[in-house]
Amino acid sequence: MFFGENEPADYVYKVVASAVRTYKVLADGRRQIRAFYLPGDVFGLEANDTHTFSAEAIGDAKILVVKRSALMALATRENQVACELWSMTGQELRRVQDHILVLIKSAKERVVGFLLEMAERVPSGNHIDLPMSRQDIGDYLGLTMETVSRTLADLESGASIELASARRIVLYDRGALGRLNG
Amino acid sequence: MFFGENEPADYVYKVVASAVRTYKVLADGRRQIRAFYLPGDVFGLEANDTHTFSAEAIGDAKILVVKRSALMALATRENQVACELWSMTGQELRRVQDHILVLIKSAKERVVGFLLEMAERVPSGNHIDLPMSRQDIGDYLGLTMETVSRTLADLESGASIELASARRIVLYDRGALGRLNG
DNA sequence: CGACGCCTTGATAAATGTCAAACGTCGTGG
DNA sequence: CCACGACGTTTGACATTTATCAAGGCGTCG
Repeated sequence: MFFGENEPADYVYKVVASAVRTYKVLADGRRQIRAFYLPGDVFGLEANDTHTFSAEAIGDAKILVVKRSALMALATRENQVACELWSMTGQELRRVQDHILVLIKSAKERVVGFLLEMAERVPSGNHIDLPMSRQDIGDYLGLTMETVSRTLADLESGASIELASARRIVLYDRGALGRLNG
Repeated sequence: MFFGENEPADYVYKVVASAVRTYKVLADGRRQIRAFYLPGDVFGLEANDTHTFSAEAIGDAKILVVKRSALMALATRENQVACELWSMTGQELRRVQDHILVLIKSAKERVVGFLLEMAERVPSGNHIDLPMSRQDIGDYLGLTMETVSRTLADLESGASIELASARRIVLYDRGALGRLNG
């Protein structure tokens, strides 16, 4: 675990290997996963002084760490850097907005949207190796693990994907998936 | 209507009176309302060059307009301004993250969360005057208008709120509402 | 007064969640 | 090397939640 909700944001992180999830846990134990960060992604950058989410590794991740204060000092001297930071937060904002868009859709659309998002972020031919569990996917999409599993099975029976193994998914028909995505 | 999705972000806006909604419309006609902006709120500020949402007035709104290029020019000269803009985008990010948190909850929790959010943003004693329709609320919460209406009726029968009129809601028991909020 | 828009209410259907059991896979220890 | 156990996943039966479709009510404004 890298940091917890409401802790001071002293560092900024970059994923080198494996993956990281950021999340919140509600009072009754439900967990909402806000984002998955894959190799190359930056996380933990806050415009304000505290983290709004907890972050932890999925598997044994390799991470680069930068002191936030160093970045801030640089930003107050070089406005180029300040604008860059602003732009990164803007990108994060877009990601979250896209995530919201997913959450108002049906279970099938959510799962399809998730697959397409992952496929786009990890371009490795036409298959995806998921680093996260079904429970993680469910908490990300606002669905139960069971619904995720059933929906994947359903997509497989529609010949759009193949579940080579639980964590490896082959995308056969992106056109069909795109149409299912609403 | 102030601007549409994917249009160039040439201006930044501030609500003076009434309210504004930003939204996206999906291919099949479903509408997702991303935010309501109330008097005092700023909207339309983008870190990048295009808007990601459409924006339109609810009722006849009064709005202040600022050229974005002027802001950007200021930001490249005064890093204080750049940091301020970054911070505003950060606040926006938090708002959207809170919105996500609402969307994974049950209908009752969503509506309660919405009421508490509105009550916090428009502090006017213990009642709220909603500028938006039930349909708007539904599109904001990812529910149908009917479910919103039913849930409000349900809350009223639980004596937590009173529907003085369709658009005026009196909050009787914020403690109970807070508990319902999860 | 009447028409129109918005809101509420009801009956029913569809989607998703819950609980429980079976299945697979992988790593460990005999 | 095989058996076992732990854990993640899948599948099934059923309950619950929410959407859909349709009708009726209420308030406002011409």
